[in-house]
Amino acid sequence: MPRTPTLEDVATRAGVSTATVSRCLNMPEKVVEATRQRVMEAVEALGYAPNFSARALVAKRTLTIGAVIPTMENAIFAEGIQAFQDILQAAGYTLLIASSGYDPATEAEAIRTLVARGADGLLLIGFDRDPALYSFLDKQGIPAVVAWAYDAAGPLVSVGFDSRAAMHHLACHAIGLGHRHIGMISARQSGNDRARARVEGVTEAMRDAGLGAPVLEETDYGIEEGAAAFSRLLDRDPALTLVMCGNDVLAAGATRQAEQHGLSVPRDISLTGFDDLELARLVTPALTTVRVPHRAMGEAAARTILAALAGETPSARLLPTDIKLRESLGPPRA
Amino acid sequence: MPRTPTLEDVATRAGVSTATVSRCLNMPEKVVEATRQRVMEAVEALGYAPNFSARALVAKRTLTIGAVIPTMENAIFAEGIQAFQDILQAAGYTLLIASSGYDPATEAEAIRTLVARGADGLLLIGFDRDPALYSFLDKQGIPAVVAWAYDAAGPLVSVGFDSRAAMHHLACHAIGLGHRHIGMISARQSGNDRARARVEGVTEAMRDAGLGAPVLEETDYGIEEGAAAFSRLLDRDPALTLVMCGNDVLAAGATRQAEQHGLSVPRDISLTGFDDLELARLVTPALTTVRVPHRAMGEAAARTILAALAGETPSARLLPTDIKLRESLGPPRA
DNA sequence: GTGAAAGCGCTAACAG
DNA sequence: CTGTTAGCGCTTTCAC
Repeated sequence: MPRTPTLEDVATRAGVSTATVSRCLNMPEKVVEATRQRVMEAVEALGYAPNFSARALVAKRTLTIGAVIPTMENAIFAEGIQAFQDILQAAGYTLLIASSGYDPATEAEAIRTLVARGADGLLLIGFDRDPALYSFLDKQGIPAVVAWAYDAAGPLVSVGFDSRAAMHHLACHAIGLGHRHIGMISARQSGNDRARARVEGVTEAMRDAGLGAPVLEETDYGIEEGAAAFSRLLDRDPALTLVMCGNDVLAAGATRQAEQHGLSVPRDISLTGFDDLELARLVTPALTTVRVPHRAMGEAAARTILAALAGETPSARLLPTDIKLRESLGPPRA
Repeated sequence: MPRTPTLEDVATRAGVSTATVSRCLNMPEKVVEATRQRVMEAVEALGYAPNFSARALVAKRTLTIGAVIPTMENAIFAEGIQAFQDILQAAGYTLLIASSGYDPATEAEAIRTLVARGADGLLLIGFDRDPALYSFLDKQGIPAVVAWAYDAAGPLVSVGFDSRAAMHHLACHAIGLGHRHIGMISARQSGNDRARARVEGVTEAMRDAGLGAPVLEETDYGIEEGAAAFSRLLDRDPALTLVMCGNDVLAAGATRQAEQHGLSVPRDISLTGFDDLELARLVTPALTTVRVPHRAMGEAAARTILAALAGETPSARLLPTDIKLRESLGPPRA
């Protein structure tokens, strides 16, 4: 098996020094045409590709940004991350993605892996994690930004939105419509500040209106999971006239399940989501939900991290959300 | 700004040599308890993380697998890739994902980047790419596997399914139902062998039945795109009784658009998809589609690449697809 | 059981 | 314009 070619192999074949080859590759204008030609031919012939590790070792930077997201199995993060990548790529950076499956230990390991791999910066989702990780990042001097959550006083700069306020707003609107028996399907709250904030938003709105807390079901992420949670909720309290879901995927599952139960949405029961994924307009009836500017968030997060890399001290950014009223929310049944 | 700590810093602080620290980290059993304790304390205190580049440089392997997928903005690849990652992770490998946006040049660059970063192996989607890339991979001696497509005689081992046969089968079924005026919405065929194979499957089935080629619209990936293509198709031929889509996302868009046109599916027009994403069961009416065993494919691809890394010579694997008959396909209108 | 020293492949002064 | 040389941080013989 032929060893993968090195700079030296190319140099030998082209009859020049390794420095010259290196120059051809990195600052082609500093080497004369004829030499460059010869070098490039050798590069081509040998199928040479520079060894990234060696380069990173000396250059002290990798032009790599790492991102640890809870899951890639759904659209919640996809759009924002894609936007994030687009900006980074234009700036010459490569994005490395790891997924944690919503597991703190896996996330911690992913962060350490990314750092060890020389990521120049990091994108994390939300603030909920072991403080030790923050001091680790601090010690490493690696700029990291949090997205999908906002906290001007958090341990890291953030670019996100206010889940609590948005959900509070939506819940108030529903209460204004006359809903009194409200249930909620939330993603697991442990280690997930967005999920918690959304439950809080609903709870506060209900308290403000003199109602008790919402009937709550927590579940893992997924359509099936949302459907199952919807059934459990109805078992616990058949009087529910509205089920608010922590995200559109859970709401899509709930929508499907309502149909299974022979319930018409919103006539028999109302449903709401969060995120405004394309999914929200695909299900029937279309979901009333909270629109999150995923694309803008991804871009802002990228610019923030690029700014930090450039030595600036970017500040947190709060992005606006707004409520998309569609068919799945109506007044309660008589 | 405090330099990020190195092995040497740890060694100094623990009062041992760098070799000992290295051993503590990699073969802890070869160093006496007391020393290890001291070293680990220093590691902890300094927040030391090994420099991956330096390690990779000497170890000649990175325990990293790269994957280049066309897009992460949708579910088509998400599930399979997640399964792929699960297996790799269990085997101690890290997955690096790059997306090409269905652009050959971007894909080529991503492949080179991944190789340069020292990926031990590569996962690629489909076979359609510049042959130069295959010889590049060959020269580099990097094991690569193709997924989402199958060709026992292809330039790389593959783990996939037969898009052409599956679509042929589905089209035959539809023709059996009485459909004669068939349209098709395909993803762009250029550089996409799956898309091409699906169009071929339909075309052959129609030819076998003595019908002409399907009325074809090509489009980019996306719900909106599928919706727009559906409208164009109807403009071109209002007699269409069936529109077969190259994937579920396009079909979901078509479904929504049919509704906009005041068409009832499948009474006025039938629709089919491909992939059997969760989406297929969420839209109304539920999509008749081709089920692809994404999870099994991801796992098989991971095992294949692991086998290649272990020096074996794995062979191509063809996975079965099957047709999911749901509500979106019915007999043609009278 | 632990230390000294030789590189891994590359870049970046510094000479020539 | 091109070559020489000194490391980057780590692992790994080979001695002690």
